[in-house]
Amino acid sequence: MRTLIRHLLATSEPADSVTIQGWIRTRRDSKGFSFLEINDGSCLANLQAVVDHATPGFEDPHPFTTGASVTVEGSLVPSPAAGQQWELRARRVTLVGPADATYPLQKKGHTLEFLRTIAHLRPRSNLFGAVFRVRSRLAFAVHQFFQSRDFVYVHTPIITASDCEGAGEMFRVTTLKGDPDARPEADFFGRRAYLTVSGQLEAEIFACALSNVYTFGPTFRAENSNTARHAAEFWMIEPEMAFCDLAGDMDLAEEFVKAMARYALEHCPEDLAFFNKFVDKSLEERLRFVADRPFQRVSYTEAVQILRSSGRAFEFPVEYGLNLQSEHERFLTEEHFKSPVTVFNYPREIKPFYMRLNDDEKTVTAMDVLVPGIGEVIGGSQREERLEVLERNLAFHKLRAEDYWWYLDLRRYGTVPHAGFGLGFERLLMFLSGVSNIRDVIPFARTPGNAEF
RNA sequence: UCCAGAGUAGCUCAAUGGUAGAGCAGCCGGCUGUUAACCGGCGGGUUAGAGGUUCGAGCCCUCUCUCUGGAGCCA
Repeated sequence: MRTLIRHLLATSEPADSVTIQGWIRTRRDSKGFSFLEINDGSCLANLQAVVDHATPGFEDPHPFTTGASVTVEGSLVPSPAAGQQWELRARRVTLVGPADATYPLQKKGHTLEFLRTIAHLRPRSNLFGAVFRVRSRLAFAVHQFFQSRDFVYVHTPIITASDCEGAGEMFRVTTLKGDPDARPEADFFGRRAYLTVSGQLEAEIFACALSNVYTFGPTFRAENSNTARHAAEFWMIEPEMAFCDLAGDMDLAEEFVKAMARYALEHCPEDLAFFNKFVDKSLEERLRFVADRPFQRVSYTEAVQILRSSGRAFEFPVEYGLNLQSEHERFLTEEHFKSPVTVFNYPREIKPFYMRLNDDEKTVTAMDVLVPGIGEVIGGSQREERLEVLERNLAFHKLRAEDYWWYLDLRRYGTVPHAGFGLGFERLLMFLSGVSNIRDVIPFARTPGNAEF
């Protein structure tokens, strides 16, 4: 029966008879015997198997090349040489699947660009094994965070007829052959349909019934964005809380980011140490900092003042009423505060219709969480719960109220103050791993012109 | 989408407009415990694609494609 390498390496006692199965990372030959470094993906580390050339199944060592899959039976013993605590003394070796000389992964380093072209093999590399183990762990941590706080997990639809914000390019879903706009009523759903850009509006529906809810699922944007931080398909986490204001929303956002940093440090130490060594040498220090220290909070107005009095020459102008640019956000979080920053109360003109209008009638209860190295990871707000104000907001943003009849119904019947935010799971992973390209934290990246795998 | 840079062996990279090369990987051999093992030998090229300038182009020019960095949009 097979034992995962992770468990064998964590053991405290020798074992007389164990079986491992995995892929050969490298083979080193000596006279009469060979060392096989075997990895099964259960952890970053390999298990070294020592195989005598007389071992059954290993009479010819040549097919046991990098990339080949093997089964090794033997005894786990303390290693007499430096470099590893345990090694497997083989009694029987079976070549499960050979890998010939065209196997593209080598034991030496590859560039991330090259590995992206072999997305079907890159999980077998140290870096991507670590990234996707951490991704899995953190997905679990997301659920644990919300479930332990009595949030209800809502599966919002992937196919939707509503354009959440009246902005953002959407992918069309249609079964029509010709022009889908010619007769939308003849289409599969009897109307125009798209892939969702956000589950927020649907999450609000459920928050106005189950109190605290969250979504965690794929989201799609047809924007022609070519950056290291954007993908056409990504996973978004969207909590929504009834009877909650902006302050409570910011509290939850901060608590969430801290909890994720803590979880990674605690549950993925081996993979994080690898990132810290090969990807970002300040990663662990930064995560501990984020986990321990309170985030800074400034209003948009204060942020503009800080930027204007910084004496810094920015490429883009800093002026009340304009959106903060990447360079401005980076200055605030990386240089001025040197800490995650939550910026709140933005001018209503630059934010969507559903955000709650403040008493000054100029700003809305928006908030963005900025973190060093990544920029914006969270965008959220308190939602407008007053029917007549929401109707005015729709008009202000030149949207048709009849398209949002069900959304307005939430305000007609038992409306409550409520708030929530959206967080890109991949951006969170970039922050927690130090990996700087979103294409490298998602198994199969969907970006403009790229859907090979 | 805009600006800048890049594309040479399976991989990482060299090569004043003048004979395309190295390391690693692979193959063959050596080595009694290796750790990105080491030592010796061998094979490996439509220089991203198309066109142009030139006696001669990997190198200069034009277009296309791809990638990278930055920007916009955002999560």
